Amino acid sequence: MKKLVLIDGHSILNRAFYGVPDLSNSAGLHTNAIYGFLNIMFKILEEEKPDYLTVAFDVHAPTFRHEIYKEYKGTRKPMPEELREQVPVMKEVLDAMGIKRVEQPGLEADDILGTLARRGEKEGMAVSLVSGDRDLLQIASEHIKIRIPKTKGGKTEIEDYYAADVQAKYQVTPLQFIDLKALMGDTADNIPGVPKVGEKTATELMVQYGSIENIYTHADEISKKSIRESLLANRELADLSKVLATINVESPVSFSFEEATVSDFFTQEAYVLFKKLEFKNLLGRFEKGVSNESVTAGFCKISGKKEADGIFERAITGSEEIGLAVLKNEGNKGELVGISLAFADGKSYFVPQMGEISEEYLLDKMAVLGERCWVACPDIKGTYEYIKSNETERFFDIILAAYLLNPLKNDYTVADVANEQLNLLIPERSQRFGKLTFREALKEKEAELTEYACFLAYVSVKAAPVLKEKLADTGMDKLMKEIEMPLTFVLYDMEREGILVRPEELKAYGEALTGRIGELEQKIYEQAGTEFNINSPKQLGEILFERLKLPGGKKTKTGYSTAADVLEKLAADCPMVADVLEYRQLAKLKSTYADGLAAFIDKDDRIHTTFNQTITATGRLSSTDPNLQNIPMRMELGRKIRKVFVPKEGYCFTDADYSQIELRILAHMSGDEQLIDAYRMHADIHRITASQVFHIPFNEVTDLQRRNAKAVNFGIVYGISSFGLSQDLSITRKEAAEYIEQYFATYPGVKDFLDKAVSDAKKNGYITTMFGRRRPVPELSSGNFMQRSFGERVAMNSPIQGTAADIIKIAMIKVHERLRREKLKSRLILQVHDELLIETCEEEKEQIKAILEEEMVHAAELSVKLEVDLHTGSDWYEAK
DNA sequence: TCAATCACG
DNA sequence: ACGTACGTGATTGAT
Repeated sequence: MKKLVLIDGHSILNRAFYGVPDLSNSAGLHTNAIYGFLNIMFKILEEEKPDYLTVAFDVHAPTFRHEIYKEYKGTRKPMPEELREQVPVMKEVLDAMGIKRVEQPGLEADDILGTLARRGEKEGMAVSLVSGDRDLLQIASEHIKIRIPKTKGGKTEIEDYYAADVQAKYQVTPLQFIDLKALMGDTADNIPGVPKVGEKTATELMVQYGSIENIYTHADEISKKSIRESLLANRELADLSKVLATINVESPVSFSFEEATVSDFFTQEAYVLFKKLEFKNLLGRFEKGVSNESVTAGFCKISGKKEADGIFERAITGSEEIGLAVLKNEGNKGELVGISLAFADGKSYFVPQMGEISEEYLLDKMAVLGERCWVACPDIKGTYEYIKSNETERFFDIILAAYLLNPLKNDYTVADVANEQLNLLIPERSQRFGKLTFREALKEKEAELTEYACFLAYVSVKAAPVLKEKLADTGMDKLMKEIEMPLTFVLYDMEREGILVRPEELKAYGEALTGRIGELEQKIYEQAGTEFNINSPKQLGEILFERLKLPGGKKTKTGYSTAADVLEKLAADCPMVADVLEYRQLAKLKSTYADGLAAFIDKDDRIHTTFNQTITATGRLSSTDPNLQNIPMRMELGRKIRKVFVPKEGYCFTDADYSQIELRILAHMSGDEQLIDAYRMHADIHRITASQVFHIPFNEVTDLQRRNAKAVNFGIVYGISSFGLSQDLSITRKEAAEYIEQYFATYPGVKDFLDKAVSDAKKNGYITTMFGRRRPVPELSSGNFMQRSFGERVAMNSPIQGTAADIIKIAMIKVHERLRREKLKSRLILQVHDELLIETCEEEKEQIKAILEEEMVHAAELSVKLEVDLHTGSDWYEAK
C-alpha cells in the first residue's frame, strides 16, 4: 500500500512558531518556525517513510467562501511579522529539498488537503494529514489519519485521529464534527451574531440529533430556554457557519501524485540553505557529505620527503600568502598529526606526519614558514606552538576575522567561513569523522582526512583576501591588524605562562569547607524534618513552599524560585533558609573553586587557562578550563581562595585595575561637560554624582545618597531602565524613574549620547566602539516589546563595554611589548576585563609598576584621564 | 541538553 | 500591557 503524507503548511509553521523559542539567528533573521516545521516534518517522515509528500499553503485570493459570505476573512488569525517573514523562506527551503508545494488561488489549504486526501484514499493509499488545526478532523476516515503535532518544550508529540478516534474523543463522526464546530461558533468567529453554545452543550445536541438541520427540526424540544432562543434567533447564520466550515473535498486542484514522489531531500541546495539559516542540528542529516570536485581536484596528499621539500620551497621562496592548517590530536598539548598548505592558485597539500615525514621535519619547516611567510590560517593562537614569530603583520586568522565581522555567532568553523565567504560547501569535522581523533582518521579514513585537511588550508588562503576586504569595508581593518592579531601572541604567552597555585593549601581550603557543609546539611535536614537534596531547586522549593508553607509564589518556568534574592527575604523569619543560603555559598566554593580548580593544576603546579577571543558580543575576552575571570572577590570567605594563587620564587604579584573605566568612557564618548568636569575633580565619583544629581554640597552627601548615585551610574552603563534600577535599590519604579530623570537633567550630554546610540543602531543595524568594533543589534527591529527593549539596552551598553575591552587589549599588547623589548623576566599572566595581573620579578618591581601605569593610562587618550589602581603582594589576595 | 543558580567585571 | 538591568562560565539536577 502506497503512503501519502500531506502537510498543512501555514498551520504547522504557526504551531512551530509558538512552540519553539524565537531567537533570531546571527544575521538577524527569525527562523524558529522553519526550524520547528522541519523537526516535525522529519519526525513524521521517519515514522511514515511515505511514497508521496506534499505541503499545501493558502494564497491571498478570494475563495468560494468569499462568494458565499463577502465579509469572510478566512479562519486564520493575522500573523506576527516575525512569522510572516519566515513563510517565503520556508517555501524556499521546501523547494531546495525538492518537496512539492501546492498552492492555488481560490483554494484554501484545507480544501487542497481535503481533496488530495480523498483522491489518495480513492487510489488505495494510506493517507496522513498533518495539521495543527482540528478543523481537518472532518476529513478523517478509515484510511485517512489526521496527525496533530504538539511542540512542548522542544519535544514534539503527535496526536493521531482516524475516524474511530474522532468518534471516541468527541462522540461524533468526522462529518458531524463540522456541525459540532459550527455550533460552537469555532470556525467562523468573524460572523457577527452567529449562535454559539459551549462544547458540552454542542456535543449533547449532536449526540442526540446528529446534525444542525435535525437540531433545528427539533428545536422546540430543547429544554434550556437561553440556548433554544439563541439558536432560533439566527438560523441562517448557523447554516452559513456550517457551509463555511465544510471543507470542499472536490476542489479543482491541479496535482498529480507523480510530482510529489519522495526523493532525496538532502540536496546541495538544501545544505547551503540550512547552513545560512544556521540549522546546525539538521545538518547531520546530510550524511553522505558534500564535495566540490573542481576544488578538490587541486588537493593532494604528500608522503615523500622530496615532494614535501618542493612544496615548502615554493611557499618559502614565493612572496604570495599561503594557507596553513595544523592538525593536532585533541587538546593544546596534542601530538602533531600533520599539516596542510595551500596556495592562491588553488593547490592544496596535506602532509601527514608518517613514514619519511617525521615530526622534527614538520616542526622544522613550520618554523621557517613562521619566520618568512605570509600565512593565513584558522585559529592562529593554536599554531604558535609551531610557527611563532615576532612579525605579527604577516599572519592572518580567518576565524578571528569572521568573528569581528559577526560577533554574535556561537561558534566559528572553517566550514562556516567557506560557506559564507566563498559559497563553498565543505564538510564539518564532526560530520565526517564523528569523534575520531585526527590520528585515528588518518588510519581509518585517509582519503577523507586528506580532503578535509586540504580544505582547511584552501579555505584559509582563499577566504583571507575576501575577509580582509570586508574588514576594510566595515572599518575594522585597523582593529584586526593593530589589536586582535597582535593580541593573539599576548594571549598565547599568557596561557603558556599560567599561574602558580599551592595545591596543598587549596586542598586544605576545600577540606575546611567540607566540615562546615556537613554541619549545615544536618541542621537543614533537622529543621526540614526530612533528608533531601539541598542542591536541587525543585526539592528545596517543595520543602520551603509546600512543606513549610513559606510565602513565595512561582517565579520560574518550572516551579518555585529559590534564588538568593528570594531566600534572603525569607531568611529573617526562618533560620533554616539562612542555613540554606550559607550552604549554597559554601557548596559553590567547594565544587567550582576548591575541587574545580584543583582538577586543572598541571604538573608544574600551574593552572593554564584558555583565553577565548571569539566568544563575546562586545569584544571582551572570556576564560575557560578553568575560568580564571570569576574567582571570588566580593565575599571575604570566597576571596580567601585568592591566597592560593601565588607568584613563583623570587617574584611578587602586581595587580593593576582601571578605575571606573566604563564611566570614564561614557564621559568621553558622550562629551558631557558636567561629567567630564566631575572626573577632573579627582574625587569619589559616586559622591560627586550624588552631589550634582541631588543638588547637595559634596561634603553633605549621605552614604545612602552615594549608594543610590552609584547604582544609577551602573544602571546608565547597563542601558538604564526604571524597573532594573528599582529592583537594584528596592525602591518603587516611580522613584527610580525620578532618579533617572534627575540624572539626565544633570548630564544632558549622556542622555543625548544614549539616545543617539539607540537611533544609530536602529538606522544601521549595528553599533560601534571607539575603535570601530561592531556589534549587530537585530533585536531592535523585533516586533516584540521585550526583545526590542533588550536591543535598546544593548545599543546603550555595547559601545561602552566594547570600548573598555578595546582599551585594555591595547594596554595588554603594549605592556607585553615593553616586557619583551626591555628583556624583563616579569610576565603578564591574567586579564580580568579591567584588571591585569603580572608575575613580577622582585628586582623589576618598580619598573613594572611604571610600565603598567604608563601603558594602561595611555592606551587611549580620552577627554577624561584613565586612572589605574596598583597593588603588589605575595599572593593574589594581597595584590588586590 | 536544558534550566537554575551563582561566581566575576 | 508587555517584564528587564550589560557581559561571561561552571556546576548541579532533571529530562
